[in-house]
Amino acid sequence: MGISNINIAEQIKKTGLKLTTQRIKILEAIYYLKNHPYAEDIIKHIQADNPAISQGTIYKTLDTFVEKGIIGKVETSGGTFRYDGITKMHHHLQEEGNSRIEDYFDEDLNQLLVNYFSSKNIPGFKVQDVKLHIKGKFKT
Amino acid sequence: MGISNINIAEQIKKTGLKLTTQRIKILEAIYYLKNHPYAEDIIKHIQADNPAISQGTIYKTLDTFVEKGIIGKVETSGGTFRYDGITKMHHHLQEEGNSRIEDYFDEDLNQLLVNYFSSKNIPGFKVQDVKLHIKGKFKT
DNA sequence: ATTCTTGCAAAGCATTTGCACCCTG
DNA sequence: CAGGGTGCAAATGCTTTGCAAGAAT
Repeated sequence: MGISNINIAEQIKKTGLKLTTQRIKILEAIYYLKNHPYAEDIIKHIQADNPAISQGTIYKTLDTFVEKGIIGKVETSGGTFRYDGITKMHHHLQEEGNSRIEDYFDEDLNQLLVNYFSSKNIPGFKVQDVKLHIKGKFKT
Repeated sequence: MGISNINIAEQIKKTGLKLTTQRIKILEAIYYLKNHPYAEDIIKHIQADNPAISQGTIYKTLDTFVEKGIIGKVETSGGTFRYDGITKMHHHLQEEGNSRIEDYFDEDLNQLLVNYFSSKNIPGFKVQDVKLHIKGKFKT
């Protein structure tokens, strides 16, 4: 479990959105399918138990959630999207020619970046957030 | 100008690909349209002068060039691709809700990253390349 | 000559849209 | 009961594909 239903309902409510069964199921699915699910994964997972929840609704809702900032949209090199229930600062490990993506949490690195960009001034640009795409090889 | 035709021809040849008019025009277009063009921009630019060069060929060629590493493919949050004639290490500045992308070159930052990841060991992963997506606001 | 490329047009596929109906607050 | 949310199915739009004809080495 880890994340209770009450928590999910509250997450949705605090955005000002109406609380619907569909939205609850969708957010549950994202938390359940931890590993950066594709829209397709989310749709399948939900429709297995709730065939009446439509694809269109799921896409719309994912967009809405991303807009409200309660989930993240991960850019892929394949042109399809993946979603991400994690909001706290993290980076992504990726291997070329492989769909695997792992989250990478590193407080030292975050600190280093924050320090660097607080002293470094990029002319004409105000930095708000930094995310690393770390490419390499998985050893496992 | 900046990049001569001879240079372009050589870039293509050194990949082992056959040198065709289409490939030259396509690579020229990417260098000409500096600012991370979409496939669509490249197609329009080429077809203005060379209506006979087909869309399909342009897509195929872009893929080929990316595979050979002479151009880069930029991930966007919109699901479409953008291309990038620059191969040397650089990062991207992006603004939310805005299609603008600027390249960001910063040798100090590169050095910092190289240092950091040469001493930091990520369990189960071997780092090869790091790219920053820096989000914020353009002041201009 | 042989192999790689191209053009064309159709297909593919993830995502979006329009609209009537329905439910939440 | 008012306005937002949903389902359906069709449409959109970027990208890919198959194949016959053409060009490069």
